[in-house]
Amino acid sequence: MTEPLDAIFSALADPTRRAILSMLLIDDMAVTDVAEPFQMSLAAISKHLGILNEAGLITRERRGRVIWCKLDPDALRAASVWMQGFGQFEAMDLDAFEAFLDGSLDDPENQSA
Amino acid sequence: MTEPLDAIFSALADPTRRAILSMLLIDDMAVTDVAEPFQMSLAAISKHLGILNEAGLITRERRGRVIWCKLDPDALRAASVWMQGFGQFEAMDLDAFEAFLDGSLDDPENQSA
DNA sequence: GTCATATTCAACCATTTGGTTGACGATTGC
DNA sequence: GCAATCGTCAACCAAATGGTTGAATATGAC
Repeated sequence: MTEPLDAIFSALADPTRRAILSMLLIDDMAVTDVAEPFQMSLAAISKHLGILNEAGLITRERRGRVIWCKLDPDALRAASVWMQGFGQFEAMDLDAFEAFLDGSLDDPENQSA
Repeated sequence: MTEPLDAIFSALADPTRRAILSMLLIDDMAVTDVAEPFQMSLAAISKHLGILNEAGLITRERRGRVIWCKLDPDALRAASVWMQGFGQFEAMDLDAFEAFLDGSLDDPENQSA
């Protein structure tokens, strides 16, 4: 799996990893806290975080005993760019997407992080 | 792999399959012609096409002896929208975003050409 | 009907994936 | 120093993945 896109899409293919990304979208988290909602071992989550890190989707930083995980949007953008080669097909959804965004950003509840 | 996004991202994770999609972006193709540039058996390409079809990324239509493969924009659009949520709109409400995704995928109104 | 073409199916194989458990290293608190 | 906490590593396992080959199916051409 030498190509970056291989690693990125392969990382995104797992629902646990997508859920982790969703959690990190809200805020940075320690590994233990990332693992908490999942019904699998900490070691398994640690492996998932390693895969996300290898794909460039997250970064990890040690502070004391705790390793903080942080979303890195760059890799996702790379995958997005690849998909823009198919742009003629995704254009029609942008109106709905932007309408959704307008509503979502108007709500002060959503201004977190 | 019940979730649509699982199948879509998993399908996109393979470079052969991404190359096939790029070829189909230019024009519809017969299975034999899809296989021609690759150094693997026709059966292997047939499997790849089956995976792309299962993910909803392509459709296949038999005309006579030949099965024509055609790009299907819907699945790619779903994945693209999911990714754009992370790459560009990190501050928005996640629940609303997922609700939007569900709606946009289920609602036939949004499947317009 | 017979033969060639287009595609899939079935069985098989090696490698990868996603999980487990238990041991280990690093750090903090008492 | 000692015990508890945080996270990874190593070994293992079952299942999935990506490829192969050879047989089977379906259609078209003669």
